Amino acid sequence: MLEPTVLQQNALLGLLPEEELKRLMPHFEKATLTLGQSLCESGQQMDHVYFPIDSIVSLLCVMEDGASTEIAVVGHEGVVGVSLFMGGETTPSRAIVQSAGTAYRLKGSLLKNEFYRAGPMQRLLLRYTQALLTQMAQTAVCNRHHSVDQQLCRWLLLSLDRLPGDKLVMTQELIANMLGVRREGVTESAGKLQRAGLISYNRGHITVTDRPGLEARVCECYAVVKEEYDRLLNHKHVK
Amino acid sequence: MLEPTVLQQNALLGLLPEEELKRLMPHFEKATLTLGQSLCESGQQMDHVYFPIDSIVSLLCVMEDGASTEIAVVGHEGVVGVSLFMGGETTPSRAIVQSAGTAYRLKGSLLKNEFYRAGPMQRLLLRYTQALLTQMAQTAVCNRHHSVDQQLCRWLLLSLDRLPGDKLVMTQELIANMLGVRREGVTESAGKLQRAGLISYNRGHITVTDRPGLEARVCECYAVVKEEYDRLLNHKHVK
DNA sequence: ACGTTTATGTGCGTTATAGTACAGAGATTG
DNA sequence: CAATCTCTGTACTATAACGCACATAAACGT
Repeated sequence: MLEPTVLQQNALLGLLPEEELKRLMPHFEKATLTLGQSLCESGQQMDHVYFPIDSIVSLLCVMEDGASTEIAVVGHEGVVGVSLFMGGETTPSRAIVQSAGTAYRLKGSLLKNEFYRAGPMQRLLLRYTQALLTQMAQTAVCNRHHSVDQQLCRWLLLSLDRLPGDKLVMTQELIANMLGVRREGVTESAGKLQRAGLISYNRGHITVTDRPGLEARVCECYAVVKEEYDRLLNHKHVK
Repeated sequence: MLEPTVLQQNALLGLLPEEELKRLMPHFEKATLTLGQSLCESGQQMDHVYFPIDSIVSLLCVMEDGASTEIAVVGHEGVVGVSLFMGGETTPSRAIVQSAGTAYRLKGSLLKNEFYRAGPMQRLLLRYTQALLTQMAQTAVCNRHHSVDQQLCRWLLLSLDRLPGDKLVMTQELIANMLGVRREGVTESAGKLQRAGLISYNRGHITVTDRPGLEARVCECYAVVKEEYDRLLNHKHVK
């Protein structure tokens, strides 16, 4: 039996009062997420919601011709499966594991019951959903107005914020899928960053060596999203 | 004193049981929205939520350099001000009246109380918010992968769906602001549509003369959004 | 150790859109 | 009616990203 406090490894759950965690504890189970695993296909109903610990999940919008774009990224600060409690049951987007790791998961039906108690969990999930809205909106603008270079910086920083350490396991091909650009474009941009000494790249392994340098290059979109998450998801509001 | 049924001019309110409408009726007031009017500046708290009747409101994401992109459009099928009940109070996006008309509005504090009754209104607003999420996600992909031509078609159809008749009052300059592209780009694309006999353009007045033709040219993004709205916002789910 | 697969680097020509400049047509105002 | 302003059309260059082809190199399987 797990201690309720382990759930706090997910920062969102960490914002819940301990008595709530204690009550929910028996219903959580730990899940191992592998790279590329799909937690939700377009239009399919999820049977669990996932609270990542050390994994990252990308929400992708996939089109008929197979082209895709990441619309949001979820790590230990969030939860995958908002459509379950929002009432729609399904979404047209896909949820793909972008960085392998673990997550706590909860049966969808249980989460819905919990949500409709209209207590701290509901308030928390709604706030999180609003943060997600902001991330999507900013992604839309960024896609429109910013260069691949800038978007790559944003993507690296957003991913880094959701992981321990300064390493990512991710090929340029996959990054290109996330950003919805050509693989060659990512190669070029990553090359620039590498030559500038900001990252070091090695066949699917990226190490960020100069984070302040990345932050100096990134477009404002990164800060907008980060600040909105900070504003919406802090103890003051939830407890 | 207004009859409760007039509220049903807004399709979202029209999904509420009549007894709910009757109860809320006294708190609604009619507001006139003028072209270009701002209902919400970035980061500012709204004091009302707006349920448009025959007006359209654009949600814009504005960047530091003034460049902007529409992330969603709200008409008689929706409501402006989701951040109020989501718990964030503010959003980083702006809400601008894109087509003049009227709306029913409700004080934010009242809506919040109503929301926390956890009744039909809450379920309805949450479903609507999920539809909004879909619209934003699809906008992000569309910005990434589709041409100005296609996006203009999408924009025209989305606007048309939210208005009575087949006319829009809108300059190319404003459309360009919404799409986040150059005015000249819109001129070119609109010229193509005009030469193809799909629309007729006249100094800020657009008439759609061949809607099926537009639908044949538009990218899939339009249908995805429309179908998700239809799926999420119908009587079956709410009552 | 070898061939195969996977990941990255690079060099084209092509295209869509940005940026800029300006002309003309319709509306508006004095 | 004249002057002005707003909206639309068009032309040109510049550039970012695409699509494609292919080279190189590291990892992997047998």
